[in-house]
Amino acid sequence: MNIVEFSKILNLSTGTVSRALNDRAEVSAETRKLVLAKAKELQFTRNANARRLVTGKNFLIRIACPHYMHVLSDRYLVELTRSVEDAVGVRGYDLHLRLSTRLLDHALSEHQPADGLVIVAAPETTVNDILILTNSGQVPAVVICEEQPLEYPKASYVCIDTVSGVGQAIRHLAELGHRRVGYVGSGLAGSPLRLALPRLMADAGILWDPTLAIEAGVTQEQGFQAAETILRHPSPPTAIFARTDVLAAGAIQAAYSLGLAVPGDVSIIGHDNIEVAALVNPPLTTVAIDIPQVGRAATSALLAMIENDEPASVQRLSANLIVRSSAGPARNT
Amino acid sequence: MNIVEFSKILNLSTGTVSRALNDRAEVSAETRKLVLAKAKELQFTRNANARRLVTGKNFLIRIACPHYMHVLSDRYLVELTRSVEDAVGVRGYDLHLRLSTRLLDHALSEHQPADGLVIVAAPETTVNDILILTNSGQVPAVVICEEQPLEYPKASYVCIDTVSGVGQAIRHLAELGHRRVGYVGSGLAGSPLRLALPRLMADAGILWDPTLAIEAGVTQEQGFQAAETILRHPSPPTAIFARTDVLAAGAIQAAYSLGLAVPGDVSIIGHDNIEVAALVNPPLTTVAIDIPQVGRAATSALLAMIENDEPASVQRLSANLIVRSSAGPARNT
DNA sequence: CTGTTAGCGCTTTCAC
DNA sequence: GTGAAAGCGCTAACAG
Repeated sequence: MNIVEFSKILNLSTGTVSRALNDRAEVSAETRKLVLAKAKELQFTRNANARRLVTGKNFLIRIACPHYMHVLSDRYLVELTRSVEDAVGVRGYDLHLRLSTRLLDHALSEHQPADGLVIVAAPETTVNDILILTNSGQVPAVVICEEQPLEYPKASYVCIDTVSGVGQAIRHLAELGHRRVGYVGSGLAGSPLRLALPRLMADAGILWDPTLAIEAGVTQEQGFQAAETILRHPSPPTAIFARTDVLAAGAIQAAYSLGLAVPGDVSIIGHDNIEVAALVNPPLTTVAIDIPQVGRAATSALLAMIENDEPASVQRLSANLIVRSSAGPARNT
Repeated sequence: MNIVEFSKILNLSTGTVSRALNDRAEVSAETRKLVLAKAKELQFTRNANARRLVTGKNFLIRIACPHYMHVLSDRYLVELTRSVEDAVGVRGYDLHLRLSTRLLDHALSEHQPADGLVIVAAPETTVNDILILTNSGQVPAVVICEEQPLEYPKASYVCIDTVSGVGQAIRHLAELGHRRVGYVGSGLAGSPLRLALPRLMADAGILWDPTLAIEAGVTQEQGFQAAETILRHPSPPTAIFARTDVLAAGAIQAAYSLGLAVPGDVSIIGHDNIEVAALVNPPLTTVAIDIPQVGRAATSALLAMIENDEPASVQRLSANLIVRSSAGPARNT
């Protein structure tokens, strides 16, 4: 059934019905009620393509992840997608996930254009990638990234403030009485977080000892070896902060292999809250992003640009500490 | 620019241009070449919504995962989505991932309808869910499921044959000389795989001892305890097959805690090939699905139904053994 | 092989 | 507040 047949049943013109369905002010309250009731009763839904054609709107948001394999984790991506889907859904938009890395192919093809774009950036995502995805800035975009916006001011940003999240972890350790804390990094010596670490520790009253910090890598095995080295230090720390949960899992094994109890002898805190974090023994205290919050923030920024022509904005969201049981009071020395 | 302006530039009618763009036979080879070249040069792309309106096609496949939280893992979902996206992309379709569990809301709303549906079923997905998703069978669908098709013959199925994958694992153990093999299950005593296990072992010349089989659950801790019990059996097995990699990881820890080497004293094989499978120490030999293959199979079945009106089909895809290093030769007894 | 034209189903002026 | 009618950009008959 299309809108003209439906209008005939109601003895109304298509114009009036259309206005009622679009919740326009010019239509009388009772007509609107009638139309809505009948539409539900007869299960009448408008043809989406005709609406899109005539309005020039697509009612479609795309979430693109050009380097999805380097994004925190699949869980992150799936949960983020789901939260954005829910958030845009209540505003009448569909959400279309695009994983493909063949950016250019798609940008030039005749796929359905989107009204807005959520770009999940990885460390290697560049301004050029954004330019391609947005068709040179034609489509409003919000970029989800770590720490700092990229050099592309036309987009909105939701920045994940890992520094302050890690600050919470460091303070948590300080409150538990730790004064010497080791660090197992993921190999990014120049990252903002890595740079901020000495200050974070100092602010919490913890000694920053560079010989207690190792840039390990990404695997559990690398975490194991780095932690082993740190724990064999002549003056070992009572706690270790690891840049990722995988590294933290390796660090826990290293402690065990040296006959140390966790958290009895050494406390360990991870980062990311990946699925295994809760499966590890003991369950990992870790720093995590509130993913649904990120999704909501991105959605509201994007829809503000699309529907209200608001300018690009920058939001900062903090990661937060999730306390489980891998960190406890410092052992007395 | 729209097709009439574009046609004027070429001094052709919109009809001819449209035919050329749609790769119709009635247009001359050189005209087609000219049109295509000019379109690329001027970056002309047709309005997708107008095409959709007039053709009645949506050029859209939806992949729905009504119980996504109970599906094997996020990696599975993301990789599957990506492989389907690539496969339908070359045929001119967009792919729309729908995670939302609010099935009915969406089915009745005015979101863009899809030409076909890929349904990723979880154990709790019912025929009724499929009915809702397909709008009572209005839209062609392919269901990806374990072992057996559901009682809904209008859909095509891609069934993951875990039984034969596990058969490979059992045979692998047999070839390594194992004659007594324990089993750590995930709590589904009546599953097809569980039912087939005694036969699988017998066929491989391995003794099936029910006292060596425990339905553990889903956590690593449960895997630990089940494996501990099995390994303390008065006549312990030389190998253990665990229903999931998480259970297998627990089993490895149990072996270590009893002072047993893996695979020196006991071999362990998992199932699923989740990310941590390769991170575990030793890296886990496991039974895995070739996800891109599943995606391609689902896509070809679906597009055959949509474009060639082919009847619903049922495909079975086997899981396969991935040999790493957690299984080795049986210890001599 | 190419041109002409009537819609696809909806929204939105413009009258009333 | 409602009705009539003109398109949105494209495809697919139908002529030629």
